[in-house]
Amino acid sequence: MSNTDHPMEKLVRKLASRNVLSSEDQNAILALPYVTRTYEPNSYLIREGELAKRYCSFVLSGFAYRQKLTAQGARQIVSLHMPGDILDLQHLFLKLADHNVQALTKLETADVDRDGLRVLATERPAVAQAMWIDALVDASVFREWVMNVGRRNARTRIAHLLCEFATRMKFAGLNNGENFELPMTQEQIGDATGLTSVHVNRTLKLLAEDGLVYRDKRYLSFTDWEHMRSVADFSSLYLHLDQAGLPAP
Amino acid sequence: MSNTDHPMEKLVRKLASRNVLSSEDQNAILALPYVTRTYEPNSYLIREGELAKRYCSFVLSGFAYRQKLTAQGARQIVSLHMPGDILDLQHLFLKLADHNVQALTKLETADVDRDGLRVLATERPAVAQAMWIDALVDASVFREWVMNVGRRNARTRIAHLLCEFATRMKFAGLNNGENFELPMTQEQIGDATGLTSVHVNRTLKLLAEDGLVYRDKRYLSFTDWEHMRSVADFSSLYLHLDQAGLPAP
DNA sequence: CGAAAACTTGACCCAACTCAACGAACGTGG
DNA sequence: CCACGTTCGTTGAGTTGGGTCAAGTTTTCG
Repeated sequence: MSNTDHPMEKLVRKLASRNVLSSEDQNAILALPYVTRTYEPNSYLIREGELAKRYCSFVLSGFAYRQKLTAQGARQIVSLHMPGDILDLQHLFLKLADHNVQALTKLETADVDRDGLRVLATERPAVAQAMWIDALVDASVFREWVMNVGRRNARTRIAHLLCEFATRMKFAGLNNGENFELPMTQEQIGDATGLTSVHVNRTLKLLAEDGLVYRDKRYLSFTDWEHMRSVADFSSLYLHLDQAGLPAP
Repeated sequence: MSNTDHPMEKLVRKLASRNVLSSEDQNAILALPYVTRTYEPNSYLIREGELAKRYCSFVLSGFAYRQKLTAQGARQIVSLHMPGDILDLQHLFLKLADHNVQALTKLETADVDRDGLRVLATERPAVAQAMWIDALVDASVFREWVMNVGRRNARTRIAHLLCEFATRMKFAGLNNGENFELPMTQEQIGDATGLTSVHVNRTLKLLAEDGLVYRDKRYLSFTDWEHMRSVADFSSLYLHLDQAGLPAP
């Protein structure tokens, strides 16, 4: 995936991975007006309780995350997002935002008018279905995360987070699936897994000592994917990566 | 909500609570063919890994839950469902089921053909939007559950589960919001909150000793809703209950 | 280069888990 | 409708995974 692509070509590729699209469908997406925006690390794209945005953001470069806060101020990251992800489909038809969306790194988005997307959805059922599927896959990831923080120990939880990230990055064409930078502080990894940064530190150290990952700063390499997968209790089924590929049921 | 209603009238009411529907929209829903099915407690409606069903189930009576299992066999309940809930919108466009759906009590559903629903969605954008919103609200609940199991202690977690259940039951017209039966074993409450049944037992006892709830078998009464809400860190924002009511943004 | 942020490690603690025993409630068949 | 097996709920005793607190050390970045 080259960086010189037209932003909407990337969006076409994303939606085409969710549902088969005709060339008319694809052209309709390419014709969508958009503006690009950039965000600094930690800046907010959406705040809980606000009216949902009038536009829908598509990630061109950088990383973002969804997050909620308890009354006592504890933070729970509920999902991670990377180039090629659509951020606001979760709020496309909702009036108030129920969570926060924050830039993890420097972030570049292409923002498409929400009403324009809604019209497109009405006129092009296949595109609507692709967007709908994308939102359903997000929901599937949320369910997996409920299980991850609810029923797995620290070692498995963190390993699972790493496997999910690596798998999604590979699918998005952003790495080879085994060597990658995880652009998160250990505190953020803790916020994503329901742990403290201290325990994340100790657990990452153990994973490295056990020879499952090689670590250098935030760069990670899996030494044995299958072993890692097994420690992480990871199966990519919930990511629905082959959604558009399978024959219709 | 009377029990003598036509099942599709209940579905109309549900969808109309998600988006404003014209009388033509409503009539189109009423005209949907369906069959009713009943399930015994603990029976499976959907199994992880299976092809998604060709129909979409709408709960007429009884309760159900979504659930995932870790490789070690630990169960995590990821959502609860009650009369008026639509169960399969999460899989409407997905090819493989990524989680299990099980009857909690004796359950009665009205099953609508999935392709019929898809056609309806194509022809009636307002209905499509209502269904889409319903799926988005489910996703919002998943996010809240990630935070619940990830960042709250046992007392708050369980109180939050009770508040959510009471609020949704009240909104569905099934109780007054403060006195209700929670048709779950303590083990199931544990599976929903990421705790063991022993600790659920102790924590429920503490909530009762502190005068927050009165308990008799599985019947619960809140003695002070506002106090309970505060202990539970509960805000109904994430349930998007007023979605159809608010003025358009 | 200096300050702030992120990472690391040790010592100690506690919320929740495990194991185990028993009592209460339920449902099922005779 | 009662006996009885099974599931569910309750409680105690002891354990532990992960948290807390605190003090460095390293990295990042202006």
